[in-house]
Amino acid sequence: MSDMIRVTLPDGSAREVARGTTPADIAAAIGPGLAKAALAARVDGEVRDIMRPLESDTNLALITAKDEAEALELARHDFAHIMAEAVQRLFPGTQITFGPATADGFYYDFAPTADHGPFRDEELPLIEEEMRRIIGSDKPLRREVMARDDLIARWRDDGETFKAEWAAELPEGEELSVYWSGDDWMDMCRGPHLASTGKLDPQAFKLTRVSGAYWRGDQKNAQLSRIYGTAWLNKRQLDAHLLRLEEAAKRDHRRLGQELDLFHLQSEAQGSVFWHPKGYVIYRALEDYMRRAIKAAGYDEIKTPQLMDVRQWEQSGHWGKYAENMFAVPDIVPDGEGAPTVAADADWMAMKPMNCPAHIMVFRQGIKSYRDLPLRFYENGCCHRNEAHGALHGIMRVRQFTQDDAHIFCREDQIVDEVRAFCSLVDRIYRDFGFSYAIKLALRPEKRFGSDADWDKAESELRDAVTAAGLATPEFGWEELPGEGAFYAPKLEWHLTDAIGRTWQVGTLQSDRVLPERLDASYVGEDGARHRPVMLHRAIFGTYERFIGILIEEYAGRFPMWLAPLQAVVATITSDADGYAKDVFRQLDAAGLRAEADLRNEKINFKVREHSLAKVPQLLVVGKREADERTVALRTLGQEGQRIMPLDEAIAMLTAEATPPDLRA
RNA sequence: GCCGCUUUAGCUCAGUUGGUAGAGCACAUCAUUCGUAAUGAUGGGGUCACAGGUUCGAGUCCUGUAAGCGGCACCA
Repeated sequence: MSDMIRVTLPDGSAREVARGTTPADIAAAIGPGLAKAALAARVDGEVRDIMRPLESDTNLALITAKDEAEALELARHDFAHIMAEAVQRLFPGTQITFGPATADGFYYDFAPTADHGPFRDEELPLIEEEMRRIIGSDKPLRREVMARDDLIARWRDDGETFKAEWAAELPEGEELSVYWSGDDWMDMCRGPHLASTGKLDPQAFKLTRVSGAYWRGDQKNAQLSRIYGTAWLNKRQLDAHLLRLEEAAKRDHRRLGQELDLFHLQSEAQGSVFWHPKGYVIYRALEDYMRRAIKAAGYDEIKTPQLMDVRQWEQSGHWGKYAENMFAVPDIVPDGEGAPTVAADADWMAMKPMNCPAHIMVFRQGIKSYRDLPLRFYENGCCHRNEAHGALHGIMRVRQFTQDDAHIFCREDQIVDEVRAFCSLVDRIYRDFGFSYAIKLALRPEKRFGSDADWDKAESELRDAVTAAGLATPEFGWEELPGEGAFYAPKLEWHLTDAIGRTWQVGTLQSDRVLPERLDASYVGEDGARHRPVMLHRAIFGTYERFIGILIEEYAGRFPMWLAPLQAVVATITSDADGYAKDVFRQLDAAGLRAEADLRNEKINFKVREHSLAKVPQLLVVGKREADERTVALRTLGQEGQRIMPLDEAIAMLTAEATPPDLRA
């Protein structure tokens, strides 16, 4: 074995160096600038420590701050380690567990001592200060390989039970890497890391919040104390990030919902939306839009009961799995005065948490022939789910909601066509709203109904249909999620993103052979025998509540004309123009536009400001001049200045602009 | 449900070591008729989330409850 190895650099040049040379040595040989700038190395495609010796011929690329994605990932991971070290210094006895980099920073999960309990917000500045000390001391971060059993023993000695448990589950005989911070602190870690703590900018991070988190993500396990931080390469990036968060907060749907008087929530009906007139205009515009869409796609609209006997939910399997999250009411008649008492043998009804069983009941009426399929039932289905308190979130996650829900009953040979047609319908609709989306496939969960053979079929049908539609690509965030399907079917999920980057599932399609079986749906086939239809559950908005929440954030409250609660205001400059303003209003109203006339004795500056803040898309200002010439001064939200135009022309233009996207020529 | 934080006027928020509550906006009244992002004056408005406790005295300190917020878990 030669003592020399060949290292090929990205420009194609190669150099012979001694085995055991580090990427840092090579950077230094190239030049002092690079030696200083190099943070890590890409060795045959894998990101590694810059101090880790090269053992064989390789392709080598040096990573600097210019390789932002890689550099950020490294820095954030380092910050997580440094926080863990700081916490253990400040709070001896605290156990460490896991601490990965995240999309904008890092977190680390700790098991605090019983005396101390979970970390509190007020302790964060203390921890930050300690972290800055560690960064300031510029300690080397050194990789060491240990035998698994030695490491387990060491964790046990140190009282690190969580780390010991984790290491014990790794394959026996495996070599595990640990990273030392100087000589006094270490954590088990795959790496890579920067060469020393001083490579980090002490002003480029901020600890943001604490949270509970379950060990290994399981509610049955111990609850750990998680500390989140945001971290960047320098202070400028950090400040920019904090500013982005502030801007995002301004478009939060809860804030805009109140500012624009769209809806409210109150504790007497937690998780249920009170739609105000303006919010309900948006809601109805969406209903109208969706009705046009499903009619064109061959659906029939139905309406089914809010309450059904609990036995029906037992039959479908929902009661067994979701009883805790269902609202049930005793089916009793109060006798006389006072509060009714519920007898032990009372019958119970339950508010529907979903519409599918009821749709099967509609399907079951009469005898269906294979010629009737596919049969597509749509419902604006109002459902109730008693969600956990901590799950509620504005109007995005609520206890009462209305789904744009439909069930397609079809034959086996019709599934793929139906799925593909649905994919293209979803695509068209999200585009109408200006959304890009991610699409995922949630596969069979551990607890499920139905045979494995059926699950195999259902999963591959969905996968194949999406692949055939060209959507199973990184561009569409395509990903398969093992274990996340519904108990009766795998799910295609369409996800949209809110103002601060959280993603929400909206659209869904589930290919279900279980419920038709459990609730005994059948059709008569060509052969004269009874067959089970396959049932495709699907929604596009998901729920009206969530979709409107996302729309508010997407548009930052500046709705396109066709959705804007109030589309135009006619504002007078002086009372001389009142008569003309009323006439303009009447014509807008007659043209089907949602308009108001503002004849108040206020300065035009005041009116412009007020209606602009209310995000009214079009302001038609009229004074003496406009009244004489039958024109309007049209001021459009978000644009500078105004355009004087004849009234007829303005009305034609606004009417065109207020046309929903699906009705445009 | 779990962890942390928060709760004062319709909204946004001040309120010092415990001494009997304040601002801006909004609202009402009056004056102002004005050309594209705030006209002025006056006025009304609070069981300081709720329930206990400590204290001569609690918005302020303690305990409990509820709701909201950020996460975790859950999301048919």
